[in-house]
Amino acid sequence: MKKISHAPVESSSSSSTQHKIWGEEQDELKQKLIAEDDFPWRLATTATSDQEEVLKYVGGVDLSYSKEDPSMACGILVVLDLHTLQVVYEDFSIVTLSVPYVPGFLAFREAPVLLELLEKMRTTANPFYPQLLMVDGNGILHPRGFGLACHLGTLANLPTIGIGKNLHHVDGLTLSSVRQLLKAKEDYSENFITLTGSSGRIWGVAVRTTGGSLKPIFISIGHRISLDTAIRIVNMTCKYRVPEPIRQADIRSREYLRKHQTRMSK
DNA sequence: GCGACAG
DNA sequence: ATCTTGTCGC
Repeated sequence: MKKISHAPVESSSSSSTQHKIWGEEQDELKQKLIAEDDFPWRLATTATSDQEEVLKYVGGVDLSYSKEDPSMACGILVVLDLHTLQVVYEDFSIVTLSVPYVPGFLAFREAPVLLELLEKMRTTANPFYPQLLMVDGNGILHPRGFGLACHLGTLANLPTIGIGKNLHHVDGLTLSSVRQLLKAKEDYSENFITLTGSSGRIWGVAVRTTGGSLKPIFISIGHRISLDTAIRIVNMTCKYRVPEPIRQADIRSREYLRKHQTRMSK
């Protein structure tokens, strides 16, 4: 029988309705966003002249997904010593996700697992609790200016930096224009460009962190940090294209997921 | 209509 | 995100 819909029937399960609710939640949280340096520590670039708190523990978060079961994932939190770039803490969680991936709403899928890993550290007063978090995903470089890094930062009340490995096309930004600008800057031995949208807003920067890779990464602020500071910290943590906290989170979450699956198949 | 759309 | 080994080069 043909459905005659004069009135919305399944409004609670309509995806457009869900997206609207999610968007409102993002706008709500956005009011708490702090887009400038707001932390108790400093960078240890100058001489260690006092007993001031120095940035030492930098966290990285990521999720890896199973190919055979797309709802199964491994969320991970790693913490690195900024000076040695060695992992000093790691924890992971194998989860079954019910929320789908929708561009622009990544946080609603990934944030809960990651927040739980952070909360576990905080409530046990773990000495390695990160002073800053690097997130595999964007910060304000996002359709509503509130990506996963902002979402996590505001909810965990932590300074966060968003690291995108692909460009989210926003405000007229395109990969070809980014490439063009990066190429032009090569002559001046610059390796990054500011991402200024058609509106004039600055969304972040595109950086070629390694000479070897032509593919840039996209840095945007998450919470309680300025873009300048974010760039400096990313530069301090890059041994390869992707900053080490993100890279380690990526490698290790994939590894734990693989081990988990082989263990289950026996 | 067409292309774009973080992970 | 995921499918995927070796291989070319610094």
